[in-house]
Amino acid sequence: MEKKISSAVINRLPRYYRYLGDLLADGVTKISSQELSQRMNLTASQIRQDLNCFGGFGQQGYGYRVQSLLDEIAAILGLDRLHSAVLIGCGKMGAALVNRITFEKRGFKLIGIFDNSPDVIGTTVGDFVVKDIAEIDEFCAKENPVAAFLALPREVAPDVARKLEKLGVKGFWNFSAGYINLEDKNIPVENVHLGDSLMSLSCRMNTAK
Amino acid sequence: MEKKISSAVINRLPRYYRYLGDLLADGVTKISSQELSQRMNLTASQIRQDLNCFGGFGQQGYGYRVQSLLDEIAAILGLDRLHSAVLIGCGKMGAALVNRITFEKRGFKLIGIFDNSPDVIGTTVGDFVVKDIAEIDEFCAKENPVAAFLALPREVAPDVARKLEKLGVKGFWNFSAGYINLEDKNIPVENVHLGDSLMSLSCRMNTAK
DNA sequence: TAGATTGTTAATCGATTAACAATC
DNA sequence: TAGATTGTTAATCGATTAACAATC
Repeated sequence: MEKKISSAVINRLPRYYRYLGDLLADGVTKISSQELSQRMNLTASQIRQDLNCFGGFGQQGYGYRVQSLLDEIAAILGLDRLHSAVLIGCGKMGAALVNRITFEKRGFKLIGIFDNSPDVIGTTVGDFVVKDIAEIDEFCAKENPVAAFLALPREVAPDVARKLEKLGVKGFWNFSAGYINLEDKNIPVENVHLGDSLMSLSCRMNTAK
Repeated sequence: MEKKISSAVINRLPRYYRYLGDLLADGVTKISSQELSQRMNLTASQIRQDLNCFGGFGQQGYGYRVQSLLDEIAAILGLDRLHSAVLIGCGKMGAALVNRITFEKRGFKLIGIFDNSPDVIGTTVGDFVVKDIAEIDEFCAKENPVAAFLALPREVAPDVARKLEKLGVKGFWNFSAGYINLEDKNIPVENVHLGDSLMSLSCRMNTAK
């Protein structure tokens, strides 16, 4: 079963998860790949291919049970456990993330917030008092966070990431424009390049007919 | 020249732009696809293919002039003009965007901020006083924004987007988890699904060896 | 001119779609 | 059983990589 799952598939899983959750909330208990494909604007074939990367979740002649498919996808996404995480950098963007994202519903548990600015250290953000980044070594040694969310200036992000890697962090959510380059190439880095995204939009607006 | 440019290419352009900007800042005036490919972790072939979607910007036997290539890409990205834009929804996330993104460097000029909450309307965010969303029709009739940034709750985003489409908006940057479904399928919508991105990270962390 | 490197065509690879046998 | 719909194999499509002739 060791065939690698492509990024294309992994990036579609959260969308399946969202649609299935909505269906369940609407009281739908059963769905065929055909019906789901129409709602999601995909082909039925693609849905079946995607799901079969992980196992046969459907029932021939019937379709898929929404609840059990939702549970399966949640497990694949790792939402059935919580990855402990620290937020590094708590400017406007970091604080907005803490306020807007329900980490627990996405597979993570925030356990600490760090910054280097005296203006921010000691302030309360969400349920946390922002700690001094100087305390990060000690904190990691004790709490062992497995993930880090980086909302830092571009210049410092790569170095901070390297440092956290050495401290045992196994996954990064990166909001800085910088390119994170770790020792271990297997550690996942999920980039959210807002500036790039905005430029892509600009490009599409120019070329749209 | 009417062959369509693929999304894969468009999404790489901002990255080229960033790297070339860095090179220029470092005083590098000339670069070959080979050198650039090593820095960017791509193949030289892909770089040449990508650039040749838009024209022959290089010089055989020499390479690419960094400044002129940068200018060409800026033009393709539409950074040589400014798309007027409104921000709809100015909670923590909206305010963070205004503070963090230099829109002018990404091809946009923010011309107004709107919200529906009495707590926010009238407050100052960046250089703007947040307006009541009730004024949006009048505002659009007068100012004709071509783009909208949506930092709204999921439930209302699709309806707001439809309304803005009718008011003449030609591009959307969407931060809500909702799926924006417009009348005109040619209007670009750039989604920033933070929750999805986080779940993808969770998934990769579980499957990483 | 000789060397280098592009622009572009051809080959490969991977992802999506179509088809259909298996089976509920 | 007959009908429906999956799981899976085969066909197609598109994107990436390799190769090389054009040319600076």
